[in-house]
Amino acid sequence: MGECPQLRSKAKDVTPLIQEILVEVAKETPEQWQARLEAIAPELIEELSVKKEPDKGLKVLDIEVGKQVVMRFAPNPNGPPTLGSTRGIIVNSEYVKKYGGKFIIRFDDTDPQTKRPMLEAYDWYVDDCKWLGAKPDEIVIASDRIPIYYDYARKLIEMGHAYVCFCDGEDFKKFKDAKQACPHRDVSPQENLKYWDKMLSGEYEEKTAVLRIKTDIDHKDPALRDYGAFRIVKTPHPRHEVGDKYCVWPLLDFEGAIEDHELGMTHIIRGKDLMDSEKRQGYIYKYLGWQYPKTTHWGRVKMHEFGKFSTSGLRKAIEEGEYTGWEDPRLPTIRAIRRRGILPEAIRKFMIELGVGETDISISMDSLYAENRKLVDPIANRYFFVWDPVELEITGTGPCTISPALHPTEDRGCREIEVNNKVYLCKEDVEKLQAGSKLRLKDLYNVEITSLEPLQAKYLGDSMESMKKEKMRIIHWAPMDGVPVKVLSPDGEFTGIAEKQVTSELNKVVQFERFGFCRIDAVGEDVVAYFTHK
RNA sequence: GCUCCGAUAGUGUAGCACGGCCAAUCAUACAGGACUCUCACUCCUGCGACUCGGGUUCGAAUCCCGAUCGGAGCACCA
Repeated sequence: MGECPQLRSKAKDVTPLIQEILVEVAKETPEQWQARLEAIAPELIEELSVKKEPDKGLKVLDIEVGKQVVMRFAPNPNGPPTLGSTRGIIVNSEYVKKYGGKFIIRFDDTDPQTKRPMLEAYDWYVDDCKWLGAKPDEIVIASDRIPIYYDYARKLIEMGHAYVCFCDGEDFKKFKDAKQACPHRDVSPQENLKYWDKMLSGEYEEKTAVLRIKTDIDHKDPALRDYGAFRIVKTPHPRHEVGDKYCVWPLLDFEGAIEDHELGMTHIIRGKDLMDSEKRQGYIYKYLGWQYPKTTHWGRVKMHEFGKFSTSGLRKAIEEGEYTGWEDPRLPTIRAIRRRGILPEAIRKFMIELGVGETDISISMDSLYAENRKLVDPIANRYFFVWDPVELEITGTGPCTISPALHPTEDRGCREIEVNNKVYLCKEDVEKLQAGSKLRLKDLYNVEITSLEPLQAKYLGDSMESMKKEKMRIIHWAPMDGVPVKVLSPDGEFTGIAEKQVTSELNKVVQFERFGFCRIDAVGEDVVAYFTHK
């Protein structure tokens, strides 16, 4: 019926026929159905066994033929990029890659005061973009382009679409809520130009004047009534190239509106919180005769593991010493994630898998870890690391050297461990032992515990068979010549002893058996490792 | 208060523009099993969802109305 719409009018006639047939079919067994189906339509059976594979990845973009796709990621560099930023970086850049367009990073750093840019963050953003495989084709800094915004402001004033408003914030809100024009709205363009020039020359104090874009003052949505485009800020900008050059700064809706057009943006993908921006900026586009880029929005993202975090909140916590810095493994900054050994490809996949739904979501790092684990597992060498170490003395055997494989399935060679008559065990494992417990020290030999205080055991032989037969627990251990290791993880610090060969794994991700993956971050007096994930 | 979005398994996600092929996809989590000298990896199996109520229709996850819940905007923040 889907294929032949003209049959739809007969739908009612079909129902009783189907009923009849169903009664017939119900009399037979599933085996008979199978046989019958094979006889009349074998291709349907095949179809049943074929798994449906819906196309993965991002939805297709609505593109105009013959037009190069231009997209952007537009952060305010008032803190380091976080996992949240990666969504903007990856989704936008991925589309650009897919359609062979241009990817721009634009720093919306037009607030020298409340969201004051952080100088180091500019480089961090660019650097992290590159690391994520999203090297920007162009870098734009809004604070370098203030004169452009001034030009358009002047143009809009001349056209009578913008005015300098001297209302106090609260007064204006009253007018706005009552759908009433404030006294400054109907001043002539000539007069407004005079006021605008005075604003620019610094004659007015902060908060005494603001340039507004005229929209519909009686629009049913209060969010769209005459919004601010420029305000006076006398705090110098942190960038020395800019400093105190300007005392009039554009607000986001204005700056973004102008730039998206100036830079030739074809598509914008951004947070749902900026949905109204499109409507507000639409007025500017209408006045200037521009075409608004195509927009897509995504909902709010919360991460189970990190809860609410704001740049300013984090900065405060770092200053107070709660965190060691922006790279503290407990933080969701890209710098921290990198340091922990999460690979960019894992983040890309994770973000693309998320898609761009408008639903607000609350996700867990588990999926990201699972993605990363698959990438890291084949390339991570295995080592023993014993946390909360307890010494075990072993009698009944002499010194030996063993050479376990660096990887259980990949051919990555071996490491060497020397054992005399003592090894370290995890306190956690020791607590489960009793005198008489038999266990397998992985890759070494079998022992039987003879005493708990002090912890002693006797050698029971190397046999794998007897270990299997007696169902001994296999635990890992560390040699006495191991190196002290400090593991920094989101759940706190672990200290212990690892095989000394880990010192050759600087900057690499290894797996500490029965503990998890870690990135070896520093090799000095002791080894510092960042916990990646289980 | 006004306005605008959204709602599919524990968590994400596909399907919704154009209603039948949906007994609803995939991933992850969880449970069981196989493999393994790691609690890792891999492989099998299982688990589990269309927010609710009306309407349109022969037929609704899909269209319409309402309710509920969640989020956002109404800044001289981005």
